[in-house]
Amino acid sequence: MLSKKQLRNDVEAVAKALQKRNFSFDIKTLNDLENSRKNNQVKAQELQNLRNTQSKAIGKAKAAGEDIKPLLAAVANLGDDLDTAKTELQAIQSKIDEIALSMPNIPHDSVPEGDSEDDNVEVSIWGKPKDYDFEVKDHVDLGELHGLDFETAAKISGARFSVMTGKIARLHRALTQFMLDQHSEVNGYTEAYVPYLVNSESLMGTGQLPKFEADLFKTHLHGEEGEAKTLYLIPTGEVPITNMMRNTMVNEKDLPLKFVGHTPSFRSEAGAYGRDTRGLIRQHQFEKVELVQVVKAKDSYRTLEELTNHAEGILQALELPYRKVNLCAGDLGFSAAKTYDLEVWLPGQSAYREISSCSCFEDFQARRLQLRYKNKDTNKPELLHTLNGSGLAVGRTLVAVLENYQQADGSIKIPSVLQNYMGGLSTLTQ
RNA sequence: GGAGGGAUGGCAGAGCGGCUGAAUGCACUGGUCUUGAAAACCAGCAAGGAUUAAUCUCCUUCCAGGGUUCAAAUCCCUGUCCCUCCA
Repeated sequence: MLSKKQLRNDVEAVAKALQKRNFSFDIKTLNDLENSRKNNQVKAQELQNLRNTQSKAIGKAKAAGEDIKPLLAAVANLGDDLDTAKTELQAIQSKIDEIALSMPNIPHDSVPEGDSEDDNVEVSIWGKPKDYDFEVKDHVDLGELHGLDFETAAKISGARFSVMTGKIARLHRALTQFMLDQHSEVNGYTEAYVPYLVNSESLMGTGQLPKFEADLFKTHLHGEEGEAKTLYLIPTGEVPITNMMRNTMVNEKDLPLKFVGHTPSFRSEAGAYGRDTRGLIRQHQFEKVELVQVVKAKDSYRTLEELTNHAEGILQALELPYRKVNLCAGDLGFSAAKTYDLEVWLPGQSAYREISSCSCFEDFQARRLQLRYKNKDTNKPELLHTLNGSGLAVGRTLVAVLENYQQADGSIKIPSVLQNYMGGLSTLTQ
């Protein structure tokens, strides 16, 4: 959420900044609401003040043993007037809140202009796609040879699910373990195990709600429809991990906070019909190792580079060619101020595909989360900045390993950093 | 499944329907003292919002949501979470 102060004092600038990401809103409506909010709030507060003073006077008179009847009569209608004023004010406030909550974050200056992923800007390239002296297969054909099974998954659950059996399941797990170890032991993150079902407040905190409910899987306890009994399957580990810090005043000496967690992610993929229907690329359920950092405002963009490097480190250790792109404003996620995508080379598609998304949210999430620390210099609480990134999406990493490490006979060489996690195995054979 | 107890500032922890935005301790900040530090002593110190050039002033907030009352941290109801006991 953007700051209300900013919306109040600087709507024009906000509107202009959001235009960069093709988001527009009605400035006049907001200004009108803002004006009536102001009038109503002043009115309501005056009435409250009146009531407070009168009530105190009654208390004093009573203590002094005076007759309070005339005083009581004087406040007789106050309650109703106050209720009316309050109700009006609340109605206006919630309209303003609704608008404010639906507004995306303002893109950072370094975010390129553009409407779609075609306008993303390549920042760097690492590694070189291999030349294969045979016809390469994609991960679905390769996976089939090694125990990746979409038909059985379809029987159990439906489309966009997968089953893995045998060594390929272990390879999938090996990737997860390697990533967790790397981030917790080398990069200094604290490992976190978190719930996979979360309440609506948490999704509000990271920005998935109220706007993107359609993307989520929703559960009702005992079939109840009541809001309090609703839990959602997490669309990313970002949600529970970041929300660990919701409503907290962090000790300055504990900053930066760095967490890594391995969770499944569940996405309805509403609106993605027909896209990436083949294979593991776009699933309702997939594993991800997620990095989250909470830092002081002045550190956040330096941290974005660092966190992205941590994700890149996994790709480099696995010797997978990739490129790093700076997302253009039109392709930026709702809560992000700036995002780097890492795209891994997939020989089966002859294309770079997203495997990690690393974002800086500035104080956009922190404001909703009420995540702050006390600044010693000013002695005032200040919002912190949040960042996260996949380090990496495990399913897609498996895809990349299968396709990049394939051999003519369909066997898969195991990247050397994973061999220990595979009981010393160096090749996946049928 | 049943019966109780609890949730208060960064933390711990008092709190009588009006004098309580809240005692006290810790932490923190400033000062005195000291070569310096520690200790001791003195002072300050919740958040959010309205208004203001700023000060001032005002409003809201004691888990959440309702209710009673002229007036609620305090009384009543519902919910959430924590704890204890019984089965």
